[in-house]
Amino acid sequence: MQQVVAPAFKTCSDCPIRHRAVCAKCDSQELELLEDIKYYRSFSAGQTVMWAGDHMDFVASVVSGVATLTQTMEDGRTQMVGLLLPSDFVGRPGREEAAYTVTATTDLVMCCFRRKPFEHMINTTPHVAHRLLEMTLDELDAAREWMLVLGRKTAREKIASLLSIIARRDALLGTAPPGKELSFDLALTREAMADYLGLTLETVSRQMSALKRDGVIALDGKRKIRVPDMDRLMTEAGDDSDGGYLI
Amino acid sequence: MQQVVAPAFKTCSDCPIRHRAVCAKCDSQELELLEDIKYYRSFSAGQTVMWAGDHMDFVASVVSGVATLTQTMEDGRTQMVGLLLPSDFVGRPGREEAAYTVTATTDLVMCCFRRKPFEHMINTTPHVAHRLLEMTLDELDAAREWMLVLGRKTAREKIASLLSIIARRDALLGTAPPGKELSFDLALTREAMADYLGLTLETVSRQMSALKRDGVIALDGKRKIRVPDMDRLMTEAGDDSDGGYLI
DNA sequence: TCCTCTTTTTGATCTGTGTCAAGGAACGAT
DNA sequence: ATCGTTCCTTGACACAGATCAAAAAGAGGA
Repeated sequence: MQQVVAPAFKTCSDCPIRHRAVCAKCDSQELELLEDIKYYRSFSAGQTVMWAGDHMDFVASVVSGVATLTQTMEDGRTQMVGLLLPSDFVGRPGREEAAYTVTATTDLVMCCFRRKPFEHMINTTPHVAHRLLEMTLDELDAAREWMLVLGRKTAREKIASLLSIIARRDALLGTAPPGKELSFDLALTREAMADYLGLTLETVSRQMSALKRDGVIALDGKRKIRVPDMDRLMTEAGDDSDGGYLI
Repeated sequence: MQQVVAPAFKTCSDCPIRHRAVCAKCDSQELELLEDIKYYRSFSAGQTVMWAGDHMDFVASVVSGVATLTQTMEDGRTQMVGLLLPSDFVGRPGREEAAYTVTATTDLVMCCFRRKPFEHMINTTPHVAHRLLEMTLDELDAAREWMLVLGRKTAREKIASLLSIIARRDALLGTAPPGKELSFDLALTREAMADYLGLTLETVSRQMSALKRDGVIALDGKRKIRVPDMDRLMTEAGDDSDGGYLI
């Protein structure tokens, strides 16, 4: 158990995209390569960015806002498989069709790169390919941590895990003020939280109330969360690690 | 729903490693690079290849046998986060410490590459880095499919999902004879299956019995599985996709 | 072959989370 | 303000899967 750590990754100073390799503003050489293939798209809260199976002629990076990657079964059961926060990357070289449905849960701005030239670039610029590999490996670690949450944690631990992931991530990105007491905006509905954690929205609501009653969190309105003691929250999450792999 | 498909990936003819980039026997140029940094290690069933946190000076590819990647909480709750079948890759460039515990569930042979020269190679050989990215993206897709299983499927569907993953994988690798009727060796104990699916071993046993009683599978001994109708199994798994993302 | 150890199966009971249902709070539109 | 809509909370009850327990089935080894 330890304090929220300093960013371990390279942050770009004037844009919110974490990895310089896919950020057009950071490196002059890459700037030239990327400047003419990128463009911005905005979405409003609740809007679907793309449906699973859609043709997708770009890859993208989240500039601001929150989006979710979800998978849905024929009978409607839904599982979130990715949570896209600012600096996260979506899409993959070599895939024309989106594998997951992407939904904006807040107003969202994405920086898109046309796929063909992007693929050409990663094939010719080892540096960029290497960054992309690093990012993908980080995502894989996050997915595996998430599997432990889904498979073995109780409802209460699941909620605490999700809150501590978002809290830590916000702290890293500087969205939340530093210090022992953390405050952040939970940009997810109860239903989205349920889809993240493999629960029902009623169970999410009950456990949020329980954590509030027990003083682990405080709610300002519905979505604004205050965490008086981050260590306490992480203990509730059943998390002995420092969460280094969770983005 | 569709028949078991032909391999979509490039298979190396004279070695079991799927991706040529990490196979020393397939490409003369890479042969020279890899031949002097690789060595083989064998493990017997039940042996732990490495513990989470161990120093790891190699990356490796499974030649034969089955291994598992597991994560364990302080109180002993265990979740499998990766299933390593022949041709799968383990380890990542840039990480000195193993993030997960690797256990051989059968006799196991791994082809190891010393990490430092391997890292050097992926930094200087774009082709290899590109392959590694592809493999990692496939693993990420598999992890996300798995998240749907863990979060939203019933015990019966979970079992059917696991069986159909292994059946399809065996069919692809040619371990199992082709055709509508599939037969394969389930190289996992009930406990390992439970750790994969976020269940208890008793529930796994009960659902295996139920699937057998209902004629979805037949058991020759404890571990040998026969699947009379693969489509039926996939329906039981609640799986509408062709499973293309599951390795 | 018998014995021991591990793995698997099956039974009885308990419990955490899902399901169904109703009401409350927040927020924008008229 | 008042309505309508969406999101959230709380309650009562049901049930899938966990837990506890014991017996059965294999798999070596002497």
